[in-house]
Amino acid sequence: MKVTKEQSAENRASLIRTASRLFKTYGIDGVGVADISKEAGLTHGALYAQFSSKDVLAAEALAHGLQQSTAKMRAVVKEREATLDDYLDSLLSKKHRDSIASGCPIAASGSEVARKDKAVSRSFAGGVEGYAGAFEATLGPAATTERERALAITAAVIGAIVVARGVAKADPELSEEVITAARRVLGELGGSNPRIRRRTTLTKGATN
Amino acid sequence: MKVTKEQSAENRASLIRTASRLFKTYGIDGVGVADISKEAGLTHGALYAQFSSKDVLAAEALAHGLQQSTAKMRAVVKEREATLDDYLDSLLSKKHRDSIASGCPIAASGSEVARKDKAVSRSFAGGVEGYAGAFEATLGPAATTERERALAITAAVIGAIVVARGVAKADPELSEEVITAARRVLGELGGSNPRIRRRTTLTKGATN
DNA sequence: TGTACATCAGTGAACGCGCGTTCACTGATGTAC
DNA sequence: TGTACATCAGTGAACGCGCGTTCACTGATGTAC
Repeated sequence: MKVTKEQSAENRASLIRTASRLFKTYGIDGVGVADISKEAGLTHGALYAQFSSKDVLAAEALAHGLQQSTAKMRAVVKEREATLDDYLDSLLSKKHRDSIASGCPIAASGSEVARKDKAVSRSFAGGVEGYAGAFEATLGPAATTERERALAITAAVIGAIVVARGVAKADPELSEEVITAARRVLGELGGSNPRIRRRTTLTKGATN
Repeated sequence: MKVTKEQSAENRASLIRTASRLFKTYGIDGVGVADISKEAGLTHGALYAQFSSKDVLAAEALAHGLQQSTAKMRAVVKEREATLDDYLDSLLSKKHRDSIASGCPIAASGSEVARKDKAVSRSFAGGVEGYAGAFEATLGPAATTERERALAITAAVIGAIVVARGVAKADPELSEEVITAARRVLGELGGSNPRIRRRTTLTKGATN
């Protein structure tokens, strides 16, 4: 049952996509290789023909999810440059909190990833740098450096989503409060950047 | 083999303490009831005599760990009132990053907890309120309310530890950078509180 | 205080189950001539 | 272009293993009299 190179590559991509979605939804330890293969329309044997172990697939799935997430961030606006507010609006939202399957994989599996191997950690670090780089480009001068604020914002956004999801079942009000609070406080960290200032002061209530 | 009420209560407490430590270290899904019972010096049957399921034990272990963590926070200083800097120094440190077994359970298992039941979520929410309350008491007036900053700081601290642990294997420098950056940026969120200002300006370099 | 006995915390064998991984096999692909 | 055949992606049965949970049993505790 050999398939064409193209089909094989597509199967591989399908396994990664499916794994990314399921790992985020149920946790890496919460999904079996059988579930992943089945939902990708293959058998687990095919999965092992493509990946040497579940952990190797996990590292690839994490990298894929992060790539997807940072791409989504950069695509928030076309034409004009993105602002910190653009990024925060999309990341710190009830929508992001509730779409775990398509959302940020660090927020979905962050504390699990800390226990996986170096390959997984490498994917993770790449994602963190991706986020921080995107944030940094939107920041202006302030008491702390742009790099410092970018890293702090990255950590804070992830923490806010983790916390908002964790408390959601027991205390939905607190969950929303965490998102809103993080949104407002982090929005203040822009610094004296014309792009930020324009959006939060000049265009407030403007038609365009 | 019935034991005294006191012994039974002690066994229960031992199971909770052991579970809290092991769950934080290996993840909730990463530890079996056999491991927990064995390390507490009992059999898994005894565990089921005390808790109706592993998830019920998980909720109790989480609550225990959070209680321990917030107690530790409030005990950072005796006599004088704690400042934001006191809390941040102890929470945003390499020591906390590397002591997962005795550290904050939200940072250790945050993203796993989001998939557990309402009892677990309730423990989680209690812990978040505990942290936020402690932070709030140290804050002064600023552009955002004390409550908002307290919640944002809570989320940011957790996110920073999760991220620092996640990238540690692949990129130790980035890991430290995240902690330091979060420490500096969050330190700026104190507001016009005399306790904060005194510590960061007046006593800088002073002997006492 | 002393005796009889119900209680129930803890034991350990056993349960079915799903896990990650291996492997002999299949048969279409794609290459060598 | 046509034929022969090596390759190898994918199949599916089988592996040992550890999981969470159940349950008949034990025997010291602690209560009723």
